[in-house]
Formats: sequence, structure tokens, C-alpha cells
Amino acid sequence: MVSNDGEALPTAAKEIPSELQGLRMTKQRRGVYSILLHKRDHPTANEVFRRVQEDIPTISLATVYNCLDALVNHGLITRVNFDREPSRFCVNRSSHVHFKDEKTGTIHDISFKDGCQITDLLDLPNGIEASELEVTIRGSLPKGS
Amino acid sequence: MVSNDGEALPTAAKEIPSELQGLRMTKQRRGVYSILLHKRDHPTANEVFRRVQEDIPTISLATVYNCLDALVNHGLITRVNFDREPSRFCVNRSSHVHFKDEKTGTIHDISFKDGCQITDLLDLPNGIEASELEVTIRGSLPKGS
DNA sequence: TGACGTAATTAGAATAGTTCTAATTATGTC
DNA sequence: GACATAATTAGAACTATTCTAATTACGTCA
Repeated sequence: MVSNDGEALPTAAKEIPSELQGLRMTKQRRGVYSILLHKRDHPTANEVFRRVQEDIPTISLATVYNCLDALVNHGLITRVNFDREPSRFCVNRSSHVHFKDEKTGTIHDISFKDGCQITDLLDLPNGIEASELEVTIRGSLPKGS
Repeated sequence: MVSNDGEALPTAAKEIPSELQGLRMTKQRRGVYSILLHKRDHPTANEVFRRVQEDIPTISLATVYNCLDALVNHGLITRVNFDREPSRFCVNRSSHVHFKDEKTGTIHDISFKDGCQITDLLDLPNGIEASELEVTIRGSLPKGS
């Protein structure tokens, strides 16, 4: 079973406080964040734009990019890259990796087994300070998962 | 200590046979491959272009892209992506991950500890077929590594 | 509450890496 | 050596993203 839940977080725009992690929650940022919370399918910036336009018809694509950047920089969401495809965005803040099913294009969150850390497997030089880690897997799921 | 060696492979253009993995070795493909073998610093397509021009002054950037694609598709090299930065190319065909030192921009190959596989750590759904796996780490090395 | 300084938003232009197109050239085969 | 096919080339086109400069909204402090 592939989980896609993430942690408990407010799911409607109105539940998001006016400041979060020191980030001023403008109407647009709230709208973008809410879209991501509401449907956790790792949308691209353009897809977020399309969706948020239904709530805020005057929002611009540049603003969506600005909002996504702000949310990433404040640690509320993460940017997910598969090769050089358009970046996607993920509200799941727990440690996990991304699996893309090539058949459907769906992206699934895959969590680590309890107590497992990827850096344990690697011949990392001593004293290294790993600030960012991204793991992406492509492949295909057996049918019916 | 960070290794950057990869496996034993021919290092000069003339040592590359006229066919490799079913790939027709044209002058341009040979030139591109040779550049990658010669200096294993994970260059971008543009950097490869700059370097290969010294050997083949008439080569075009489109050809460099075509050659890199062909080499990737035949499993001779791999494409390395850090976020949405320009793709880089790597001749090390053994299983490894990439570490980018943010201070210097240098990319290092990091191998797995003996017998370790990343998929062992993950709660992967049964029957999954992982065809591509990319792991990238950003961070900083302690000085003098 | 109202004015002010700052930060966010906006539309559109600009950028950069990459891919596409159509014509030319090279390659391997018979 | 001729032919069919594949590779190369120059330049245009594409696309995700960033930048610019003007406008608007926000929070604060009197």
C-alpha cells in the first residue's frame, strides 16, 4: 500500500493562520497553500495556478511561483524534481522519497522504514553536512496497488 | 575521502571501438564520450560542447545534446540533475549517488557501503519495479577533504 | 483611524536550457 | 560504387522559470 497522507495539517484555507513559520499569509499564499493541502497529488506550478484561479481569479502565474518559493523557503512545502520535468510541490513534511509510476504518471510518497536513514548506507566523507537530500525513483507498480 | 574514479574504461578517443553497446561510434559521439572519460567532473552539456570544440571545431551544440542522449540511452553515461540546474553527465557506471559541495560547486560520486541497497530502507510496495533511481545530496564538506 | 514604509502582487518581457526542423553529410551494406 | 538510412548541422522554436517596473495590500505607529 502506498501512503500519500502526510501529517495532520489544516486542510481548508480559512484554517490557516495569518502567519505561519514567520511567513505573512496573504490571500494568495493562503490560496496556494490550501490548494496543496487539499489535493496532495504533487501538482506543478502551472497546475497549482489553474486550480487556485478558481478561488482567486485575478492571481498571476508569477505570484504562484512567488508563493511556492516562499512556502518552500519557510519549510511548509518541498519542491520535487524528476529529471528536468517541471518542478512539483509536496505538502508532506515528514522524511520521505518520491516514486513516479511511469504507467500513470502518478507520484507516490514512500517513507523510510523505522529508524532507517539513507546516509547510513553511504560511504560519506566524515564531517559532511548534508543540508538537502532528494531521492527519486521511477518505475512501475504492479496492477491493483 | 571522496572517490571520483569509476571503473576501468578507455580514456582516449582512439581507444573507443567503432561500436559500443550497439551504438555507432561516429566522430562526434567518440569525441563527446572521450571528453567525459578524460575529465570526470560532471560537466554540463554546454561545458562538454566547449571542450569538444577543441577537438572537433565544427561540432554543433545540437549534436552534443544528441550524442549525450545517445550515450545515456545506451547506458554508457548517466544524466545527473540537481533541482532544475542544467543536467550534468557522469561516466561512472557503478551504482552511486551524487553529492554537491555547495561551497565549491564540485560534484562528488558517493558509493554505497558494501551490500547496501537503498530500496532496503524503504517501505516500497511489493512488486514494484524500480527502473531509475536518483539520489542527490547537497551540503558542505569539511575543509581539506 | 489614517498615513507611511515595506513587502507582495501583477502583467508582461526576458532568460536559459533544451528540443525541434529541414537540409546536408556521413555511414554501412549490398 | 550506389543506395538507404542514420547522424549532423544551424538556427528557430519551445517551455519552465525568473526578472522588471509599476501597482496594490499589509502592518505599524502615531
